[in-house]
Amino acid sequence: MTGRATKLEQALRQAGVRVTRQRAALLRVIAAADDHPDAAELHARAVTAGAGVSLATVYRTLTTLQAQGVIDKLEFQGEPARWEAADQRHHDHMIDVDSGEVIEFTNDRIERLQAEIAAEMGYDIVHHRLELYVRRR
Amino acid sequence: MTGRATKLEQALRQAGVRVTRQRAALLRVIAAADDHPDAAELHARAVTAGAGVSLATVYRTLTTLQAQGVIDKLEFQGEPARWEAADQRHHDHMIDVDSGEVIEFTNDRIERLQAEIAAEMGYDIVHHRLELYVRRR
DNA sequence: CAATAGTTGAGAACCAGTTGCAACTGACGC
DNA sequence: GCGTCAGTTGCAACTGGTTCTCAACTATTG
Repeated sequence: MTGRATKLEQALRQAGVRVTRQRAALLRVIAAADDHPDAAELHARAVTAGAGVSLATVYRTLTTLQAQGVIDKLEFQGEPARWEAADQRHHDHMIDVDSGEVIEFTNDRIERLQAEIAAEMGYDIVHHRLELYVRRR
Repeated sequence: MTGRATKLEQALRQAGVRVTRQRAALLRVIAAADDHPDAAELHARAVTAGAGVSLATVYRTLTTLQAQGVIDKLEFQGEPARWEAADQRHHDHMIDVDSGEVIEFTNDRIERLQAEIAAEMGYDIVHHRLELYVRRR
């Protein structure tokens, strides 16, 4: 765990991003999260974990980490933005409208179709967003 | 033009929605728009067209019309919500990241795939959102 | 260890959108 | 046509999430 964290921190340093106490704490919180917390939740977890961090810094750090490609920002309908570690491979999201639960999934055929559609119209895809708002059968 | 508008207004009235001067004006502005304006823009257009409407009423009316299924709300990344008339059949959106232009498209295969994926995991799709952020080749 | 450019905390500001309330007005019935 | 009254409006105050300002601090490099 320390190994991985240090590696990532090293990479950030090399990219010119200072690894402050606050940022290290947030990196740990994000690595430990297996859900999709918003900024307020990440702040609460960091504080609970004993790190003195302000909410403003949480927002700034999330923006910084996103710019570094370390985390992804998820903006579902109406809710505050949520965040997830970016170390996995690309996936889309299903949101259970009753429970609010977020389920990740991948489907290569959909990915290919999207690229085809864009190509047909003379475009390249920069990124995309696919969200299925679903209800359990 | 008056024919169509009156028809829609009649339907709204029957649904218990009062067709006030402000709402009629917004319906006209929305029907005339071939782009995807946000609330502030719709307000500006209504005012320019000579209708006295407040921004608060624009927001309230948009919510009402959405509830009636007359218009759809589009929430792209970070920007304020945009709106479009709902009288066409379902479609998704491509957003040109350079120009901000919004292009509509439909693809039945993608629709089917989405339903399949949800079904495989034991869910039914309530609604979905697919946005391709693209760049011209 | 000193220098310094990047980072932080606190609170104010911001922005899109919502709401409370008193004044108003469509739609229905007569 | 006209009164009735629940639904609607405008304004200004408010909200919630997020960003900014600025003085004090601190991680990094030489």
